[in-house]
Amino acid sequence: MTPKRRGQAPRQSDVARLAGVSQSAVSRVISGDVDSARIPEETRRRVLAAIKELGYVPNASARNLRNKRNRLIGVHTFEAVFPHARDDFYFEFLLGIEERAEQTGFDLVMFTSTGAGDGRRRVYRDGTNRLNLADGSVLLGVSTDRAELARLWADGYPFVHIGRREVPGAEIPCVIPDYRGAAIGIVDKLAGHGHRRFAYLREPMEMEPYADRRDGYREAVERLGLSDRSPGFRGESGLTGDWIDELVRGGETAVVAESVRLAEHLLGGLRERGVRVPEDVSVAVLEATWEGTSARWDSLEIPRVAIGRIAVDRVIDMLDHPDQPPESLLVPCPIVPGTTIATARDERL
Amino acid sequence: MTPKRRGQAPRQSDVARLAGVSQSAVSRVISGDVDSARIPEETRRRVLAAIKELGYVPNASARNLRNKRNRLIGVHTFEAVFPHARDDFYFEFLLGIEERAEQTGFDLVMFTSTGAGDGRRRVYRDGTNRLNLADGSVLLGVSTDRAELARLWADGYPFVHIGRREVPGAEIPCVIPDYRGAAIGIVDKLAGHGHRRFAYLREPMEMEPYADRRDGYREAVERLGLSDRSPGFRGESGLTGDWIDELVRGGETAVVAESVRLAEHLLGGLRERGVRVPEDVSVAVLEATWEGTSARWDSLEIPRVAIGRIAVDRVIDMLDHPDQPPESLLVPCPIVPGTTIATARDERL
DNA sequence: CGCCGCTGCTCATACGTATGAGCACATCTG
DNA sequence: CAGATGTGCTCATACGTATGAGCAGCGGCG
Repeated sequence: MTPKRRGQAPRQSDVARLAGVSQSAVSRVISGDVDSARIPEETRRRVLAAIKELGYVPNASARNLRNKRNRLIGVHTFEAVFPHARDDFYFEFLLGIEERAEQTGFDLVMFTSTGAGDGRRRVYRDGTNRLNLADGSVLLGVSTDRAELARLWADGYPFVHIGRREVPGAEIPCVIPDYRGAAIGIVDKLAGHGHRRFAYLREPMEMEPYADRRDGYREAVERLGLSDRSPGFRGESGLTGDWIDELVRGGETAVVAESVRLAEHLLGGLRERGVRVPEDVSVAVLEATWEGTSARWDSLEIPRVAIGRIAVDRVIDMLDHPDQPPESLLVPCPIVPGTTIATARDERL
Repeated sequence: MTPKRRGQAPRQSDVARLAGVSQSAVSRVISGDVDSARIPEETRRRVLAAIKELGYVPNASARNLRNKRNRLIGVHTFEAVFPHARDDFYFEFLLGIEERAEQTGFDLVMFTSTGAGDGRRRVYRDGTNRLNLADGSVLLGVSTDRAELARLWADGYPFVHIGRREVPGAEIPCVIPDYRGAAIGIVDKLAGHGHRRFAYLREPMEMEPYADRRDGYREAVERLGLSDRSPGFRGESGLTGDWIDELVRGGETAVVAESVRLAEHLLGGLRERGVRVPEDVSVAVLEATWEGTSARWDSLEIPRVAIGRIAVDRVIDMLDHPDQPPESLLVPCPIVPGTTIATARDERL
């Protein structure tokens, strides 16, 4: 029996005693700190033997206390993960996050603790930022708490949020699907099919991601010198019978819809009026589609797995370069072909 | 601007300076250590105000270094989780684990780091037990590495494994579906339907969970004084045409199959011979079934969510009582009714 | 008055690690 | 042979927290 302390994990000093060197020599051997270490092979071997004999294992907390590094990346979701892990929403992000964490040798801390018993999760629990256990964190969730984001940012904690979140007075670093770029791409595609007369169908809600889409749409339409008379785009929102009537009367041949919901609704309205998609009017959707919709929409795809990976890279990057101001990152959204875009009617005349 | 250290998180000593007390007083206020604290309300308020002003947040590593507690439970899977998280296997366990962790105020560390690039995950990476960052861990996975389990056990690290794993010379604490009890329950149920002549259909593989089922079956059959002439049970394994012929010839009315695979195979063989299930022969399966099988099997259910929860409780229990020898825990498997058990033929004569 | 016991703190230390500074000795250089 | 350079270590300290020991002041009691 080696003289280990009862029930205690061995420390470097135990190893040191056994190997007949000092604790710091052990530390140097372990760090493999070749340049400044100046430890001869023989000593190194003795130390390694002692480590093996005692079954020494470094203490992560002590290391972290010293280094301020843990090789730990936090994942904070504002709702419980696993109940929803099956939904694509969380699942694919997590897939990418896990994958990249594994590749880069980071472990993942899933922060599950909640302040209240209300199911809403909070970063700060009785004043403690639980996240600070991890070197940096990826946050995601539908019901993000902006006040917490702001505080986190003010504290200088390294994190990224998946999806754009804006908080006045803070510059939240996000990883964001490039809805603006995708909107441009979709307008380009429609223009490539000869369309010149566009309408834009907007959700009645004001949210950051929609603003991006609208910017992209507007930019592409202007750059290409297209006509856009869409009533919705001029301010009134939502989809009414009037909107559709005006569309048909106005002779627009291409509609860009913000969501599948709107597109489906539009499709119904057009059919009732005897207008065919895509023969008479092409429709594209600025949202990721799914199985079981009533048409195979020309639409965009949210590269969730890639976003997860990128988020991890982004956090690691922030750790490596703490001084650089945190910037948000756009991830291109592939445009997926469907069957709702065709060559423009007037082109075919 | 408060005099905080540039870019550094505030510590207790910063709070102390601002509040005009010592660091230890701050610590005592924070711990809310009522009995021995002896901090008057006025001082307490000053300290809390200073905490708020500086945005002080405790340092988890330092705490852990001091306390040897982290309120962190590790989850180690021997394969990547998310690629498979959709399969019921992992998913439901994790659901239970997350749920219980949240309830008990523990966070979860998902250990994702891998030693080699081979996708096999290891607990010990270049000598370091990464798990020791967490207070205790739940391990699970198909391809458990028994050598690592043994080492973990020898190191005295608190953990449980989901599913029985046996390692010579070690007493691995597991949370185990009670296959033995379920087998007994299923035999009881069949006996309750008047069956007296049983056969047992075994998988050709030798694994701990099968041994449990076989024990239970044998025990129930003996206790109830039933007849068991099943060829497979006497040693030969697998399912052959001969086996089925012998079954039919022998006049057994109840078959207990170890897996859905076997049961389905048997069903086919019986149909070919004009034997009806359940009218002529009742069949029960000692495995959890799923959608889309060719019959609604009378079978058992693995209470995965509950097992996840219990595993967390078990780990917490080990933390609270470090001296008690770690014991494995059986979790009852509910028996789910199907349409493959009927009253025994000879009973109906 | 002398002492006890209580209150409201502070002091000092330990937890395990990493690392800059420095020391003793050896070897090489001029 | 003095001095420079290099080697193989050790010493001391800092990281942030928790906690047992202890100290000063005060009220009360005999």
